[in-house]
Amino acid sequence: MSNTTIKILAKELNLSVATVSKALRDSYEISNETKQKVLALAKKLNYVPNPYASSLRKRTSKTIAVVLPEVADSFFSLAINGIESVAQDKGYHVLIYLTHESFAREEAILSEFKSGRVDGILISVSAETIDSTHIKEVIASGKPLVFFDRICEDVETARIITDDMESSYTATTRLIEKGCERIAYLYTSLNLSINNRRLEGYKKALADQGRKIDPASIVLCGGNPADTYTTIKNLLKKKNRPDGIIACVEKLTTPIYLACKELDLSIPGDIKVVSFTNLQAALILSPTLTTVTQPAFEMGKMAATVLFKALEKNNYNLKDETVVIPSVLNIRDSTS
Amino acid sequence: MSNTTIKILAKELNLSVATVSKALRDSYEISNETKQKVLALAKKLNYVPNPYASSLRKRTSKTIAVVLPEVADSFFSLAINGIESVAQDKGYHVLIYLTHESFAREEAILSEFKSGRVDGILISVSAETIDSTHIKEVIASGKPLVFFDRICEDVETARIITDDMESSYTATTRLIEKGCERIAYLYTSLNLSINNRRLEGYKKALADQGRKIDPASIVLCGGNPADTYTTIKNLLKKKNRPDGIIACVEKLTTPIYLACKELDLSIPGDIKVVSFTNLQAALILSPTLTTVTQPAFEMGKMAATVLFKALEKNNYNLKDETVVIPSVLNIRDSTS
DNA sequence: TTGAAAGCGCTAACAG
DNA sequence: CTGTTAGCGCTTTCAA
Repeated sequence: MSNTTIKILAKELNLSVATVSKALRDSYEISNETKQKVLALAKKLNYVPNPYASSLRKRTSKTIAVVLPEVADSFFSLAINGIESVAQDKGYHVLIYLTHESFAREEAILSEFKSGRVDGILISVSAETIDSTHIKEVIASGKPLVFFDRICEDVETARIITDDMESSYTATTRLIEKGCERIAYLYTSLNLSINNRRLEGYKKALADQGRKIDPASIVLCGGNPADTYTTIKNLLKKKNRPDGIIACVEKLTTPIYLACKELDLSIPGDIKVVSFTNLQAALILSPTLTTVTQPAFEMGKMAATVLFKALEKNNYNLKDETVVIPSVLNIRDSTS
Repeated sequence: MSNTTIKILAKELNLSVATVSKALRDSYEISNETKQKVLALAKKLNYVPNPYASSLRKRTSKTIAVVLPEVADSFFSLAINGIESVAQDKGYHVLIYLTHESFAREEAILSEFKSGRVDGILISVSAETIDSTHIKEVIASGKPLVFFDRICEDVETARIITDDMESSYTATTRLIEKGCERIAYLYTSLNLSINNRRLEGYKKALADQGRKIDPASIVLCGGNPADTYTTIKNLLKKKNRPDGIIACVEKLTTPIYLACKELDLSIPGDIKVVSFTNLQAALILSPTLTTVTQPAFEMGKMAATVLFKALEKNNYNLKDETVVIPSVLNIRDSTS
């Protein structure tokens, strides 16, 4: 019940704690014979080192923090897998924190990182995050931090992102080519740089095709799921309803399909749809859904990899590291 | 850069570290005046306590571990949300570990918990987990552990589960009532108690309706996604193909729909489908999918709640705590 | 109301 | 090759 410590091993073997400690870490200073004895007893007594004692002493925790808005989105689920795969590989532990898109929570969470709890941070900021001093403070306290997906543009540190602007541009262009005249852009928040970049891509595609941009086509679908649904339905009920939709967030997909069904609008006949999502189910929707698929797993993996570079090399400079991993447009029937 | 410590505060204020420590924790022993001074300076110098120092001293870490097979499944994503919501509430930190369904990994992960890294463990075991000594050892080392969803039947500790048997029974019965003659049960592993219980429910429903159970109808869809798809397609190509399917795992949904499409089998005309899944997209599949939806968020939340009861009350007895939260059968068009 | 001292379990000089 | 010593930053008696 009470855990074995180095001290106990030392006493049992008539050795000093220093010797035992070194033996356990296979130090060259220790004779093979003693190493054997120590290891044997350690095994027998089920010795497991106390990580916090060694953290305290070595001033490194072998753990990283992952801060996410939420996890009920295929993007973040996949990203966690990517992150965890490299952390496990490196023998690191992963603390997970959800902000639920709340700035206050994000601040509270980050402020704890100035202590020694974690060696580094991976973060995708909340939709409310306008100010970034909490992030700058953590960085100033000496902790490496890397952004993935949702970044703060005014913080100079590594960013692992995807080509939001370009993929949105491509998606919009596709709709135009397919004959859409009134393309709506649905979003949930404009605080996020990624949403803005997607919006930019949308606008640029329209401009490049000589279309003019109708502000009424750029619609905010905020609030709870019911509100979102209502907003979409109202949009589609309008006389001048859109004949094309870009949904810049995964969770808009279901309400869009439902609203079309309810209003008896056929996809892609009456209206064509593209969605930013990683859901595998896109393949079996009816019609199958054209998606912009983000490299979620790869982004998570890359973010962790870059963070570990900073953790492993002293004074590794994260400031100018920006990695862009392209998204892919999967063309399916919803835009035929 | 170098972090403020209690020692620094003490020196600055000409107080002892003991006094500062107490002041910071608002001890009744300390005068209001000094408290004010300490707090003010702490704020000014951006003092953040080192959690590991206090963990070491207090022999409690204020962190729990969550061990999951994977996170790319709507069930686990939602469960994490539930867990995290109560952990955050209680001021606890959450370490996340993925076993990727590997027993060896699960063993390695659990073995670390015998140290002081975490105060308690929440686990959903891997599909490979037959032996449970690694779990018993952790419990024997004095750490409270609670299972959720995927349990080990031979380990006596709290379990948060759903009514797998009953919901499977109901789903199967539904298919029978709808006229299915040959109902296939698709699974991915029989090591898991939950899959077994679902299978039981299936068998019992058949038996209760006077049907006999055809072993060839109980089919393993293991391996990689491509294999799974092939297995399903082959099943549906058989002369005596099933006219009803129970998919006991979320990830089987997509290949089933795809195979039906490929083989030009109509759902529900030629074949009716029920799937165990929490995907919201079930609503917009075509046809909409009848699902057994597990109370994922609630299960995570309950698991954490029960764990915290054990953490807060000494000698709280987890042995006999079993909570069953019912799943719900959402009847939709795939079984019309 | 404050402080001195001991120690949580481990590591890292430095001696021997 | 092994041991002594000193502490990482914090909490907790116990004494003042």
